[in-house]
Amino acid sequence: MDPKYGFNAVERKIQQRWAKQDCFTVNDDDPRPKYYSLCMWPYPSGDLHVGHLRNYAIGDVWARHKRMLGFNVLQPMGWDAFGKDAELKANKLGVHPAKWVKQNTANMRRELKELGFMIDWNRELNASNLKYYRWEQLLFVRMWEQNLVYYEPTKVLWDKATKTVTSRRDIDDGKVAKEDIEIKVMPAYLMRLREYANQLLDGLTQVNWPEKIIKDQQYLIGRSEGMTLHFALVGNAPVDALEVYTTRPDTICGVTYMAVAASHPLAQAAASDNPKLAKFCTQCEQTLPMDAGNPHTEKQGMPLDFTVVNPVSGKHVPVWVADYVVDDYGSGALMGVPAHDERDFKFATRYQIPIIRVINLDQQDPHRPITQAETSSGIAVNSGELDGLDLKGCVSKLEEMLGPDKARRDYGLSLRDWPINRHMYWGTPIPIVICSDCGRVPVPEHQLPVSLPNDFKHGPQALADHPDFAFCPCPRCGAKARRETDTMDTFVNSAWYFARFTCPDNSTQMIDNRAKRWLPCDHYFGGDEHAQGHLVYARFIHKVLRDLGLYPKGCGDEPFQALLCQGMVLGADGKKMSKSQDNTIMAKHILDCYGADTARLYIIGMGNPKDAYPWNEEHVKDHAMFLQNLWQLALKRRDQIAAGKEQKLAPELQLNLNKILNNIDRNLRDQHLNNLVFGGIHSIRNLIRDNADSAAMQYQGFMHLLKVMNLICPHIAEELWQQLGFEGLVIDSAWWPALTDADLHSATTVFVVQVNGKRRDQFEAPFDTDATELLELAQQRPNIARYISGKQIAKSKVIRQGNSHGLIFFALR
RNA sequence: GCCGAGGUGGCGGAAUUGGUAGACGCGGCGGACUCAAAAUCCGUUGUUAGCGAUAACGUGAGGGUUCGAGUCCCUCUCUCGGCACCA
Repeated sequence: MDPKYGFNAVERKIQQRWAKQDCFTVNDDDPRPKYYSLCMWPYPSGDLHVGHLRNYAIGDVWARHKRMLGFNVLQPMGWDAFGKDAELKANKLGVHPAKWVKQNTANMRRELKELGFMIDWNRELNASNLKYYRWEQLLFVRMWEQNLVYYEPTKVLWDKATKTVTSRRDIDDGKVAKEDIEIKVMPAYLMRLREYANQLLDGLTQVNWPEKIIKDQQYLIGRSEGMTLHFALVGNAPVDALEVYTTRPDTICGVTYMAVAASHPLAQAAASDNPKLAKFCTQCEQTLPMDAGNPHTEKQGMPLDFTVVNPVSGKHVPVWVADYVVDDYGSGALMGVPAHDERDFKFATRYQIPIIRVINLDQQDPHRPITQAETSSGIAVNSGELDGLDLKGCVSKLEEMLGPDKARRDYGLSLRDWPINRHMYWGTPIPIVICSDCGRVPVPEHQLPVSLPNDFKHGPQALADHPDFAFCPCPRCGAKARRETDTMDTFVNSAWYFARFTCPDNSTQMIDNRAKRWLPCDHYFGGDEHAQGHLVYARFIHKVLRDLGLYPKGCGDEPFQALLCQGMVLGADGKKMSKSQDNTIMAKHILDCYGADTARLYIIGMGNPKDAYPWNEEHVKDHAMFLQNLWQLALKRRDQIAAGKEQKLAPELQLNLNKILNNIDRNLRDQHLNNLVFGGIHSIRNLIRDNADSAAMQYQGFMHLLKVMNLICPHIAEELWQQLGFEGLVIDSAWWPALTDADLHSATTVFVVQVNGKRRDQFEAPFDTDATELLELAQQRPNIARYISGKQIAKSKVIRQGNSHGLIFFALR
């Protein structure tokens, strides 16, 4: 054993051993119970940064622990290699994106291996590989046939500078300049997320996720309960009735105007012979989502020449076009109830529209003046037949009065269907052929895949201008036709990769029977910045795969049983790492300077996985030092360890060890992984260090210590395991059995004595000493007698906690 | 505005979910070893008073429930993260 610990030599040696013994390969038919532990696959940006390090270190602790508990653990890895960022970067460097991806994945794979993660590299996937994306095309075709994808003009944010569709996120992040954005209506391929909205909502009750993420998902889906109501139009309107959705049908008699979105047929009809109105409508439609969306901004509108009749009160109210009406929510129209809605109140105040209270709160005077929108629920007043009813009562009454044609229960969704096409080269080609006679024809399955041509040209016209790719015969009529030259969003790639990991090598089937063995994923790890969009898409596609029969039966309704969203690693300055701030830290830096084990020990010990922490290089050094010292300690105690194998640990040492082990188990259960380092590893080390005279302690201590260390810093753990004479590999050793009450039971119990809730004394006694005797003993103690003497005891009690703690309290009158 | 997380020593952070607040680590102070330094080891370290046993105070602020509150309830405040005209 080398007297000095050299992480380089140790880590290389151990990695070679793992490779030689094929430690990370996972067999589908292994008899042990399965455990599928998945970390989000990275975008191959070039180098792993410390955020990746954190994600995979956390996942690896979990996976290794499950393995030691006797599970057959699948932990795969792949590359989210398609997408705009890769295309832009490759274009800038003047190389083919495939080449760029290849270099980067090679580099990142090497770094991941150097970090010693327990990844089955036989299952590696790459989204930009034909072997992967061909199946995505099959999925698309099947979805098209089932009308789960459709083609329709949709509003997009168009970046004039790069001539691509962009996202709100990119604008918010500053990647795209706001001045370059315009709102364009472009045809899009949309996946029917809304069709699955209720399932996506229901599924959330089945998963073990952080409450926040569940709330976010619910909010994103945004289902509200309400009614759709018909208001008859009077005069020369192009249609008979205006349909609106409302969650407050009880306020129907408070309607003093109606408002429609600028793109609503009524507004468009009115604008056709009114240039001023037309201008206003265009202006509304060009408002960027981040400029709208603020409830505090002034609402703007223009009156139309239409009037509707309130179906309950019979009153006539005007129809306006207003900029705060969202065109793709409900019917793109709303009933304006200024008394009971904040936005309507603002609008009505601005345009001097009447405000009528129809809901009374707290039995106050219904005629008092209205100074602000009263949005709480209450009882209808001033509402004719609805008077005296609450919301629920109003719903029933309206159904009864107006009948299903004019009033029906309905719900609203804020979830939009998912536009999946991008005007880019670097993505999965959409398998559609556009024929002037047949329309959009899906590529027949036997003609799949549609390969991305090898010659790369950047930009939205890349494929459209490609002579070989862009044209082909129509699969239906054989006439000369054009291919769809948009490619798919990378979110599609990452919406099913977890399923393909179960059968990455199948060249004849998208997903085979092995999926049944592995799915659903037992635990999913990733950054919470991906928490909302990606999770909805992946959950949706999972359900689609199930419904289309592309899954074997029994893969579950939800793809991810448990979820951990880890916080960010911030720069040393406490700010979000970014290139512009020049505060990014690459995994390579820490790997080169301190080694994988130190890197992992630091990143796990950093703090609660859920929270964000700034980088602190000093702390990294502390951990490096810890491993150095531990190595020395092992060296010193090696002979004792051998001797201690057959010896029994003294009871109190055993108890101390058991307490730490129990703590470790609890922290693993609660995902407080940072406590494994200080409360776990350090504590066992201290026990070993401070009990040099106990050979049994040396043996037991190191054995357990190395098992915990295997989760976090596996190389040094593996090396010491062997050097200290333990059998086999630590990675294949078994975790300790769960500790029982008996294991944590001490011979003597410390009883703390409290008087009026303040700790005044403590003494030791056998755990099961009779309660009256304990009370007596406590009262006799001078320190307690001092407080109690001469006073009356109102209450006293003995509480035994756990197995080694007791509490005696006296409450004085 | 809405949703969520949080505020504990000089610092990172513990606290078995209502029961000895500050585990463990870093840093500080004192000591041993050393010509000296580094490393290592031992002791000490919330604040105040006291040689001391001990006492008072102490988990963002204020109130409440309780024999007992970092933990539960109410009010306020500050920080961070996410979402935002969804009728």
